Amino acid sequence: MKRKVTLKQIAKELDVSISTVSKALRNSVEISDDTKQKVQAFAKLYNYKPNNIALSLKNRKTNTIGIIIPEIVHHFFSKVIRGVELVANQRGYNVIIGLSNESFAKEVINMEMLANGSIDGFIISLSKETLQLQDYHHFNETISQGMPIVMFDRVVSEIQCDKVIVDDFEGAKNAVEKLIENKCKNIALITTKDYVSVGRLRTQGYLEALKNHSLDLKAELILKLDDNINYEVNLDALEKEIEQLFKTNKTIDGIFAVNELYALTAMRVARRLGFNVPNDMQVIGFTDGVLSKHSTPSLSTVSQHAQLMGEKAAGLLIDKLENDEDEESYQTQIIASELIERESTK
Amino acid sequence: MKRKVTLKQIAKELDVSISTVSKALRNSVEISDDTKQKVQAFAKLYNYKPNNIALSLKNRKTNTIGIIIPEIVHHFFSKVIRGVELVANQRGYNVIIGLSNESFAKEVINMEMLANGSIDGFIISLSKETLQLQDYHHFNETISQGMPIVMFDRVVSEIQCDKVIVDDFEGAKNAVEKLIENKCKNIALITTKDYVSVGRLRTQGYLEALKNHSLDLKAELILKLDDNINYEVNLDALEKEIEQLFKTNKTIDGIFAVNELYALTAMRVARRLGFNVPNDMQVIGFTDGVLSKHSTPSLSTVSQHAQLMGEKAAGLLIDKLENDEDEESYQTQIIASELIERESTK
DNA sequence: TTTTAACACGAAAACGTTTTCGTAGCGTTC
DNA sequence: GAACGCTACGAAAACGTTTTCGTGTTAAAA
Repeated sequence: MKRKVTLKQIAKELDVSISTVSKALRNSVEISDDTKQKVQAFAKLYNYKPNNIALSLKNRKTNTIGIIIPEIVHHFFSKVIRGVELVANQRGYNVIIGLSNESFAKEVINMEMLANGSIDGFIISLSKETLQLQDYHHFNETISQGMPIVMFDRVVSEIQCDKVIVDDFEGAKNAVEKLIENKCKNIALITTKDYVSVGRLRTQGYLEALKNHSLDLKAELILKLDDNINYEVNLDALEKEIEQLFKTNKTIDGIFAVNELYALTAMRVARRLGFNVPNDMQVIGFTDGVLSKHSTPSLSTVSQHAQLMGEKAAGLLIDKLENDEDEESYQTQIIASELIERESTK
Repeated sequence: MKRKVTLKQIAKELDVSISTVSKALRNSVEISDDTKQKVQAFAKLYNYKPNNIALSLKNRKTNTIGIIIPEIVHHFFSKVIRGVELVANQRGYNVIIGLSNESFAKEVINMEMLANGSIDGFIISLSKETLQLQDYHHFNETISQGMPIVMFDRVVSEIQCDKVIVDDFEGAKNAVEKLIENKCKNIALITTKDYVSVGRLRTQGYLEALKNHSLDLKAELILKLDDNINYEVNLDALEKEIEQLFKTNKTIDGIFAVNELYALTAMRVARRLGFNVPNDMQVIGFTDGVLSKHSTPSLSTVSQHAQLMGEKAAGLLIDKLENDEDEESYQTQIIASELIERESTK
């Protein structure tokens, strides 16, 4: 087992100074061709590679970015990571991940762990708990120490930083307008309670579409679910809620749901109750997930372009890191969503 | 913008030496209570946290582990990451990710990038291309430099290191035996060509089950697909292949597929051709994916316990990192798979 | 022959820690 | 009053780099 070779060892072996070795390897004009060749040959032979940690310490720059997300087993977030990794790698950065698991405490701990020199900047999507508590001190502290943050998807207007978001409002509006065009008269909304920003914006989009087409808002057609319940493991409960909605509102002929699980479950329940999708009832979800494509019938959705969000976020962060002139200007990039029509709409 | 405070700054401010500050913060007996209190109060006030990079350099230990996987937008791999992150965090480690994107070159580059001091050890699942080329020099080099590797799922016997695998052979055998118990007489196998180890093992499990029950092996019931084609974006091609299989073998009444996409597609094609699942045809897949649970009918699968694999892999790696006595003993942990029966089997 | 300039290299500082070792100052002991 | 032993602290090295600056040697210029 041969440990990695260092400049010091090369210097000793060749009987020159460390400085000479360092310069020779970087092809400095200060060093004679003879010495350069000797050193470079030796370095190659022993497969010398500079130690990243030492470089980081010297340069006060780690070339690593940290990404903090609530959950990784999730199509949206894993696609974002892929985008971040793609751009980061292209530009010579590594990516270190932290999972908040939707917990405020874990988010804070993760950030503190990474903020002490391990990384140059953060890419973050806030945990649900953070959004509920509205406690953002950890972001302010990080930023005030000169470490840039880029937020994506679940962002918050109270913090001044670069942001990348999808046009939740427009996306939802377009989806609902599509349903209206398709002759739906009674469009239900399945959404979350208000504290998560994306749920709120999508709900607003729904309302706006109704208003634009002079349709009455019927409160009984809006089902607000508690996002703290993990319906993924508790599917029955979700089905019951939706079944209830259908049974008390027999005229529903269209559904807009703010995520994949709600939309898919709604479709399944509807079919079980004897509705034909899309003839009796049309359904649109909001997601980048993989279930929509493979369900029967396949589900029309508003696509969020998750990977693109990751790419943009990484680009913004690295731009900021590499522009010395730290102008205090922050931008919010909006990624256009896209309505993907599949079999669940006409 | 106040940069992070260092020992040197505290020392200067309080007019003591750096050593004194360091010792005071670590509650050394060498330092008087007076001084300790003074230093600790000051450090708290300015929120002093030791710089991780400096610590890493000094201790020659980064407390970071690298995970290299072929793809992150994939339920199996993202669940593994979750497991790795869980254990790593519990034991005080960070996780840095590298995506090989199924490319040999990217796998090598990623490893070289991280091996130069950034991490203490690797957790890896090999790219398809690496498996095909059978070029493992980068693993040997890494290991010979004293950096431990743990391989999971896609492993290779040529490399001496800790490994975590699922019992592909047993899992497949059990699945096929389940079909046999359920009175299937003509069980088709949908698998990949041989170079990916997991596909080969699952195929062997299929064969073994047939043999155990004295069923004839019919070569025409085995469909070997080229795993290099991305059927996810080229679903039609996949459907055609499977349709062909069904049409030339009208007696098929059971299907075992080595991954989720194949199983799901087979089920969809079968239904389109008029088969009733599970009455006319029963289907079992091999996956931890999310599609199986939500498909109609829901798909019976062999679960791989991906998160557990990640946890075990991280545990093995950290154990090795923290046992100074580097005994050259490697273990291979086998995670038991589990047959999850859903609607696609009787 | 002396001065100057170019060349080739080395010493040392710096990044931020921890830790070993040395020592100044003081009180105790005989 | 000398020898000794504590107590409380500081200097310095080390981790592996890069870079600035200083300097000895040689060849060219005066």
